[in-house]
Amino acid sequence: MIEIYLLEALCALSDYGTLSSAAEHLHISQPALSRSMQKLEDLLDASLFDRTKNRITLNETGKMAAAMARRILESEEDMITAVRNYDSSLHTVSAGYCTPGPMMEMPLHLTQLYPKMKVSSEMENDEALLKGLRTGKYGFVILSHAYEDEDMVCIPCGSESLYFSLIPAHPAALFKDQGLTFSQMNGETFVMAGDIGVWRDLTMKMLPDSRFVLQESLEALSAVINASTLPAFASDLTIRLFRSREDNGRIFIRILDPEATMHYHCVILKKNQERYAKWITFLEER
Amino acid sequence: MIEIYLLEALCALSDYGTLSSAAEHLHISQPALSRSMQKLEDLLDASLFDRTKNRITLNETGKMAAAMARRILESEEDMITAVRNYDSSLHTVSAGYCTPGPMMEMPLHLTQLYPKMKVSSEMENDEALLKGLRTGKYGFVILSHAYEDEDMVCIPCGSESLYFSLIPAHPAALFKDQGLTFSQMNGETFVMAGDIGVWRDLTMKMLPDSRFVLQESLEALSAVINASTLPAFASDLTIRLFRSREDNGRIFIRILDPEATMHYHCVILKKNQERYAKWITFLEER
DNA sequence: ATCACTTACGGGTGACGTAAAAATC
DNA sequence: GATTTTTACGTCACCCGTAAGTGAT
Repeated sequence: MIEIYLLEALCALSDYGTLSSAAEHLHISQPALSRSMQKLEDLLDASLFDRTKNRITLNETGKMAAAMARRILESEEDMITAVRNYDSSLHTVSAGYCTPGPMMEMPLHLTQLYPKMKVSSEMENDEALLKGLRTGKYGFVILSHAYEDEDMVCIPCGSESLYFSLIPAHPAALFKDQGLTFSQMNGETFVMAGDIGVWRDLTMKMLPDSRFVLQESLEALSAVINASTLPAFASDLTIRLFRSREDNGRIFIRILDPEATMHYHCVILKKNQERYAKWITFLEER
Repeated sequence: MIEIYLLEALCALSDYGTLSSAAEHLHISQPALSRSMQKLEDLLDASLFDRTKNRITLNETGKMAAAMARRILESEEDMITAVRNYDSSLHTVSAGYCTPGPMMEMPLHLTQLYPKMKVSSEMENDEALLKGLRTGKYGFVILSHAYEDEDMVCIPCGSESLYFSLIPAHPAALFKDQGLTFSQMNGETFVMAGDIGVWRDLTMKMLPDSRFVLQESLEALSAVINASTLPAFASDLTIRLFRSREDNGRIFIRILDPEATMHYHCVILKKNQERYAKWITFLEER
């Protein structure tokens, strides 16, 4: 059989046009590549190139071979990632999240439910989450909406409601018991975490005239917020998880718009239902 | 990337169950295969096997990997044959035939139309002919019936009519001018060539009570026929091509059944129409 | 003169086979 | 004791890089 490195070399030549350039990109010497192409022709027992003394170009056969070689290389890449994902899925519960809230809360339960497995968490956009779910990168994903598909199960798994976090001196702090709407705060400048998943789109849309001071590090965020007088955000989830640490003077005012409540859904491939039975039960019972 | 020989080794192990047996079939030593499997696991960074001290079996990951590896190997096989076929199609006019008649006649014209190309001819059954046409093994095929397909063109290219070849003393020789039907000769024993393509099915069907003495070598056939008193077969085509050689006493009597006339069709992939333009014109004009 | 490809030559990686050990049946 | 796998070790194939040669721009 013909080894993969020869197919890679052929594809590189097809991509870069000359032996020298292709060899450079392959990190091998140019004579080595020249020999590889000769060897490939020899093994295939076919002429793949039009050769002049100082130029080599793919002929029709060569173009076809390169196209087929590329598909083979892609198949192998796919195989490698599939095998790696599958293997790691046996040792780790890997989840993808659309927001930080569930990503902070759920791993606590997962480590209890699956004490021998590693737990890995990642935040990504919808598209990447669903792709990762299909390729086996994620065991399940948490979306901010229901997702119906014949290969998947979709389980509602709680909600998260956004709050404004204000210093008591802020005028809007008077609304503590009534709640506020986005429009009432539109135009204010907020301190905000850099990576808050789909919350980002929501706040941008509902507070079109506001400015947002982004803080990349979640660890530093609460310190930054406490050191500032600017309004910020919290949620019932973060308030519950971090109350003791954050509760130094700020007041939390519920946002009344229905958009401010995110309804999470856990999506799992049906073929993995068995494996996550405990988790599914946990979500359904709580 | 992971080289092909490792995937082949994995598939062999999957096929034969033990390292020893797989190594034997791969024509390598068993320790070599053991090392290859360790290397594969290392490269994939995944566990593929359940190992006991003297037994190695594929685990779930390994089974999946083997299945995907097998598909990759098939892809590469496909690529190799496709490239070889394509390359040889540039140097040879390769045709597949359903009967010997056109296979004897057409190469004469092909060598004249394509003086610089090799001409290769093969007789096969319908299924193999169409498969070979699609995979590029054949540039065109000659079928005994029309074949309509969106990827192909189908050109009628003459007919061939079967004759009985009899010694003058045979009672049926009286029908020289009228012709005979299959049923009139049913039950006779015939001398026949071993490989006559679809004629075989036809004669078996139309002469269900006859016996056939098969002669494998076409070269020896006419000698055998002439040395025998048994009836045999000829066709307008073979009579025309070999009249001088065969015409020693035997008389040829046309078979009247419509089934005894084969209407040939030349089938070519549309994408190859250009390449066989001369041939197509030739067939249409004669 | 520079660039691009091929041929020639020597070197090192790594895949192989043989041998031996360990463990199971 | 026979079979199967793994480890150890020496060998050889083969792929690589450097250097040199040829022809084209």
